[in-house]
Amino acid sequence: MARKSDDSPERISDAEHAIMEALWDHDGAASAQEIYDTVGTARDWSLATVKTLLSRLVTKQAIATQPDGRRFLYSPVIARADYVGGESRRLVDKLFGGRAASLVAHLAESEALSVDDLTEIEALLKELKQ
Amino acid sequence: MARKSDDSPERISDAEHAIMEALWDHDGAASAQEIYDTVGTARDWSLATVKTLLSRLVTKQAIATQPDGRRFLYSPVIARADYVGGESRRLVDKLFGGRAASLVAHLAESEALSVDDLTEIEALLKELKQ
DNA sequence: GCTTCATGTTTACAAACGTAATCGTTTCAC
DNA sequence: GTGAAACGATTACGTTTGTAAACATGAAGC
Repeated sequence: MARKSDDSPERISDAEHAIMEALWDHDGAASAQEIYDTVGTARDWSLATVKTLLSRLVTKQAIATQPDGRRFLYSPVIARADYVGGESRRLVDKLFGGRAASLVAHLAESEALSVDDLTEIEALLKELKQ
Repeated sequence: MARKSDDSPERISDAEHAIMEALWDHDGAASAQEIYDTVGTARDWSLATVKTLLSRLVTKQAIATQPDGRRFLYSPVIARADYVGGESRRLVDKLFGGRAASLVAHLAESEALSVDDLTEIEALLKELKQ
């Protein structure tokens, strides 16, 4: 049976990402209006803009729609953890030759990590290795 | 005395970033041809494309030119460490609410880090904290 | 001196993005 | 049943990006 072109996980733009965050945040499917009420007003976008972004996300298959009366409810298709993982990997590949440890080293050296952070991470690592 | 618009550190695109990497890699200033010889051929870009990207980077003030006979030599204005730091911060802000430790936690939990990585990071942290 | 090659500059053009206005249709309040 | 409101769909339009071709100019060989 032939694979049906569901390949490349289309890239999500910054503006689109803001919409995704709202959807991930929202418990269950949300209407365009609801999304507008949170992200739209916060970022000072018009309702029309929010709708455009939702459409593009549907096209990119990042979110799905389910009819609700004469409107749609939107919900994320991809999990936030997956998205975050993908983006993190992209960065690591692009800037650190794929070595995540290099990223951590950089964050630490550039004092992007506080002493508290370091302690927290140490504890985390210990737990993960145990 | 009025500040003279050297503000926002213009965003560098993916293609432009490849050029930057070549420049950072290159010891000292490089000519367009030299950049083409490395990145261009590797990414299968025409010399014209490389020149366009170099021009855009000059406009964005990410690189500087110095005349060398009837041509230019290009060199990075921004240090790689700064760029890397900025991009890393952007990601952390966008996806982890600004908490770098969360990024590390995510990498660890999503097994983006091998046991060796974990060990390496642990050693690194110990050193940084001491 | 004329041709050719190297090099920067200008122009091109499609796709993606940010940001929306307009259109067509349905529904709800009168 | 008529007009306004709510929605999704379509169209719009400027900017950025990827990818380059065309152009202008100066140097170098013959």
